[in-house]
Amino acid sequence: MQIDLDLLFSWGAIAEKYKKNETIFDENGTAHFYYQIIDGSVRLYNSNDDGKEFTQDLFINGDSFGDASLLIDKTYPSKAVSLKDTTIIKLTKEKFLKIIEEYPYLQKKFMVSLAQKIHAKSETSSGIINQKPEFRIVAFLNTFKRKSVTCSDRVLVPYTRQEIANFTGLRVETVIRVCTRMNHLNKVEIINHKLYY
Amino acid sequence: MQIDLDLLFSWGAIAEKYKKNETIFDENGTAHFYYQIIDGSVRLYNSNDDGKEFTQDLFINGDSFGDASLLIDKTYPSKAVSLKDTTIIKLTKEKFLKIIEEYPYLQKKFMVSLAQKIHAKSETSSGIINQKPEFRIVAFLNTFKRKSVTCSDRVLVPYTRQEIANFTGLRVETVIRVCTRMNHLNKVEIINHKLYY
DNA sequence: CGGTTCCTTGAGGATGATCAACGAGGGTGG
DNA sequence: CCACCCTCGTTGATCATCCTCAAGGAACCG
Repeated sequence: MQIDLDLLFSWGAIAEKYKKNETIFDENGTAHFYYQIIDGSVRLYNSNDDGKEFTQDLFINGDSFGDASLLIDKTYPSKAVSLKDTTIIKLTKEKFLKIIEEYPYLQKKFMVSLAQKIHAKSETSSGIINQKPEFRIVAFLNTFKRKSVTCSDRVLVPYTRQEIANFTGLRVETVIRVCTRMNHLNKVEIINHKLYY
Repeated sequence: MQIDLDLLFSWGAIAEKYKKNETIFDENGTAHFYYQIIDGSVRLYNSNDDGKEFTQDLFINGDSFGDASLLIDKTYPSKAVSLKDTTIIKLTKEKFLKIIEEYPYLQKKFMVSLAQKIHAKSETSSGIINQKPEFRIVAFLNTFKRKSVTCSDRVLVPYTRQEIANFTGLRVETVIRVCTRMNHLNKVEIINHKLYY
């Protein structure tokens, strides 16, 4: 989902700056705003008692996040934190609901973006269940690749091993071991500790 | 999502009967129809090479399924199979899209149902990642309980151990062992091999 | 009954998690 | 330029747990 900035501003939206690692909303918090990233990136994730984390989704410039929660009477299923210094435009729930009411083409766009998210999440679940760490990692690399520009040749994976671990629900050491194994099998390339896929 | 049957029929929808375990659509198939269950139940799931299965969702009377795929240019992320003899009403994709265009209240209802699905799937993912088998099983029992009527006392769980295993991505034996353990801890009850929660 | 499906148990093995330690790179301030 | 620190990557040893395989028992249904 992406709404034109001028439109958002004209409806009274305000931009807000977040430092790196700042919380935008918490798990189980109530949804009050529509959030759209102007610049930066945001991570939605859960963490459990052992400090293990699971990244639900990553968002970059132009993406909105947490918008599904605006439609239902449930609290946020996960936490949102900025990955780096980030500027986000916020619009109140009420105005957002009015906006999509007012502009059918936006409502349609919104619907499609929800449908896409369902699709993505279905694939994630089916990937996770597949158990094999390598499979999970490949699944992650593939989803992120779509967000990347390059098509030919290999792309630098802009995530630390820890981040990949958080995304796949694995442990750092496991990620490392699987990656080096995949390197030997030429499924990825590791040059100077940097991962290429 | 649920659309009035008369309305569906007036738009040329047709009811179709499926025997138990019949496939309604396949993973990676193209979405051509809106499906709504008149009577029976349907399971959406993935299976991997080892024959291991993961149930994405279960649907009963009045539920629609696979509708998110009608909005996007992607194939079905999972397979749909009837759990028992089931009657389903089908409407072509084109007519479905027209219907929700025509009736704003339906479009809104559809949007909300998509948002709910996202929420549910987010919770599933965060649950799965939690690793602990017991946690996964409890998560499953909770989601299914919502679909059940009883509130007071314990409810008979209408699923076989195998079905629970498929839903949680665990193995039958693991499910059995965890359940007996939970029985001792009084978290569930097993009477005559039947599971109550 | 006889067959089918589901439940149950045990033993053994595979694998990811955990713990502990170290190495490498990059940035900062003296 | 060097010393220091901090984050990230890497490795090995050990542990816990779920999976696998195999076998048998219980419930249900014609």
